[in-house]
Amino acid sequence: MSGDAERGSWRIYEGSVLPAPLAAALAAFVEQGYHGASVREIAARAGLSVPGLYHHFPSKQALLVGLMKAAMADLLQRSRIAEAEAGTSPSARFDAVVTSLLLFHMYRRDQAFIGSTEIRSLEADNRSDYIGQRDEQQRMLDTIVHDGVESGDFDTEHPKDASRAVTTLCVGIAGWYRPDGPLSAPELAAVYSTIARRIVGGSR
Amino acid sequence: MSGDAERGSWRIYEGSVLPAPLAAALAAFVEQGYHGASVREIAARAGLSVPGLYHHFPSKQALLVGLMKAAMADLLQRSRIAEAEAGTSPSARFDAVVTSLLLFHMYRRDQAFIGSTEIRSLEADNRSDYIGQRDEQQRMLDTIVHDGVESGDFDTEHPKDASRAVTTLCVGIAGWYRPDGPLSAPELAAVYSTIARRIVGGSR
Amino acid sequence: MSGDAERGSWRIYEGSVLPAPLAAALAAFVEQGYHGASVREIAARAGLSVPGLYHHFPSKQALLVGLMKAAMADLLQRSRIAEAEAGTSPSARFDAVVTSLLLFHMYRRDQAFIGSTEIRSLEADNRSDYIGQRDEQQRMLDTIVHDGVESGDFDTEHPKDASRAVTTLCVGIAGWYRPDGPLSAPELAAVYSTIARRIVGGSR
Amino acid sequence: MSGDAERGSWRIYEGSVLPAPLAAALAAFVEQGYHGASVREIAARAGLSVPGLYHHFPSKQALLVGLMKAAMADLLQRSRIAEAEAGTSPSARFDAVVTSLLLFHMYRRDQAFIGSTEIRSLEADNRSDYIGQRDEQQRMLDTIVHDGVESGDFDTEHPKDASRAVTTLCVGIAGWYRPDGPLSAPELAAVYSTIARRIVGGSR
DNA sequence: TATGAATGAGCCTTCATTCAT
DNA sequence: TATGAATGAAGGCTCATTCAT
Repeated sequence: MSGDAERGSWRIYEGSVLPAPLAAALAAFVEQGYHGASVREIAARAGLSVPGLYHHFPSKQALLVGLMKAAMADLLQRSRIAEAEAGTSPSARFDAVVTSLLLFHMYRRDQAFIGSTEIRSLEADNRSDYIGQRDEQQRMLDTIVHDGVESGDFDTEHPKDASRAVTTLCVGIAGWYRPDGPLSAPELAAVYSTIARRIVGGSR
Repeated sequence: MSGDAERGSWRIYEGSVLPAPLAAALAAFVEQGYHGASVREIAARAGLSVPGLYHHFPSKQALLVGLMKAAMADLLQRSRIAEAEAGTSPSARFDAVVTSLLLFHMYRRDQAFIGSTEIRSLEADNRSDYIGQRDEQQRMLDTIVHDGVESGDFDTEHPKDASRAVTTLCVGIAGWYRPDGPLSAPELAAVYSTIARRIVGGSR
Repeated sequence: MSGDAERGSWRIYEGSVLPAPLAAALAAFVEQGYHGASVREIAARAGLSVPGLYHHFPSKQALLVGLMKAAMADLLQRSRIAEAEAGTSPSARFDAVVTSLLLFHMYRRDQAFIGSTEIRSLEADNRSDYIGQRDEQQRMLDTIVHDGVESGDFDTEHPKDASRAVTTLCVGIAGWYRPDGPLSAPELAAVYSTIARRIVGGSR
Repeated sequence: MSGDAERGSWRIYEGSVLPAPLAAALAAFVEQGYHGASVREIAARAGLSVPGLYHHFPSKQALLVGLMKAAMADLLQRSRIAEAEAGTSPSARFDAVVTSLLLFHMYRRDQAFIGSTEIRSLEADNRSDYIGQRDEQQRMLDTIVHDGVESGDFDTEHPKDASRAVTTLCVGIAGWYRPDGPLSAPELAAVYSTIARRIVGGSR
């Protein structure tokens, strides 16, 4: 995903390769929430002893931070690439970023779910860092919608609200999407992409 | 809110009058999540000793159930009344139910937030009860969208997805709405109502 | 059971007529032990509210004391009458007192069981009172055995141990006797009476 | 105590070497009963913190089970060896098993006391396991008495009751025996052995 | 690195008891 | 008497974390 990566690389999601402790923490947090999951259980899921887990991560909070920051960084990077590749048209940029959001929330469903659900479990400093990144992602979409309204590509009287609604929709997918559902991720992304366009009043 | 209540009663939200223990639990759960909140803290917030709290509610889980079931029952009842009052046109029924959802998720923001966030913290039996009610609410909207597509009032190729998207949007509001924001609840409801109409392809 | 009661009155056991709170405490203590039984449960069994129970008995300990002292007093009184009615022969006195012990531990099985089981749960003062009475009962039998050995009616080289063994045997019955067993209480008393005689080396 | 152990090994009791948590639990249970003893107190007696105690035993109940099962297994094994070494004569087998019972209830007084006192504190499954073993021990004696009556070595009309009485006597010793009493354990065992023989009508 | 052992703090819950009504 | 409401103390147990080995 570096500068000279192939076009469309932001669409490619390989099987997530989290280190065992993070993968274990992720599964536990999804099932029981940050406070509901115990370090013992995470260690057991990771096939480690408790001190073994602490060898890799200094605290339970560090596991959460490791999970959330990496996910948000991944999402931001993919969205930036997607927008850059889309050129200058607001419609194309919108579709690209929305599709990126949608794919991420399906292919990285668990990380995305934790990313939107456990913000309150971050300690103050980690939280403000994280929220900064999240807001940056939101501003990306806000700007595109604003540009689209100015250019006449979009038609909405409440661009900020519309933009937030689109984000809400994309993020919400992580709450219910299942890979074994009736539609594949790209198919579902297409459906929701259309819905998103309607929200901002873009043709079709 | 009985049968002969005045028209529009479903729009009226008076200050929530939860008993002290529930109000305390609600605040604690919103801030820290079910597992992150301690019974001691809830009792303190309620101005009770811990056994005093247990005199009114037999367990921490009972507080969560009390909160979630009451909220869902309130929402369902309001939505049913709203739809009934709206007559037979799918558009009118859609607007009514969507507005009901929106108002509820703003005026009862905290209950609504817990209702969508802490489902996994319900014990198995309570959870299946709750999910049953939630699905009923979803089916209500599904039916309206289906009717609207049949009647030609709505235009969407994916009515189920559109319907779910609308719900996601309404529910999501509880995650960020603040009563002291730039728009009042009814104003914001109007904005989001328009967005919802667009999602299902209803005019305007 | 007063002085001019009929002969053999010590053999007569009518249905125990404990006041409700004591009956409830007895049942609870038998099933779960003093510390394992809760005042709430005792009150519920007695058909009283908790403060209602406290109106009749000032504490949980008072229930235990009420149960144990009354039982021991009953046993002592019956044993004294039995011995007095038996005349002067050590054999007759022995049979009478042993039979009294046996009948009591069958007809008042639960009280007797608690009386031998929950001594450690008595607070210090109550305990020493109680142990005094219990020792008095033991001395009664010790004296009879001693007399019987002196008179040649009994034949044992260890009268104290034999006497204690007899008591152990009688008391132990409360641990397993069931009214619906194969032998009635008087029948079982006869069998054990014979065993007791053998222990002290009395003929038959 | 293996197959080629020396004759009479079942008579040898070295200082009990319970692990600290079990020793602590034993002392606490003897003094206050299972429900009267707190985990905090047991941990303190064992020189451990509470979680330290839980590192070795997963629950208070596990401590009780550990204590009771080990004691009963020890008793059964010793009794079996004693009987086997005694040969075929009912009298010799009776004396051996009774002596084994007596020595165990003196040398392992506390375990034996808890074993007969806290059965009701065992949870259902553990209880039925335990009672099975206890009944096996009782059947051992029942069989010997039955054999002795058949062979003419014993003379009792109620062999089952006599057998139970003997057990009651032996078990009861744990309730009052003190190592610093007037008689040593083997001496007291001899006295009670004679008493037991009388109960079944064996000569001497 | 991995482990067995340990711990201070805290968890949810229940205890015996009291008191205003 | 009976009750609803309350409470300080303690119950059994688990938490995240540490450390010697």
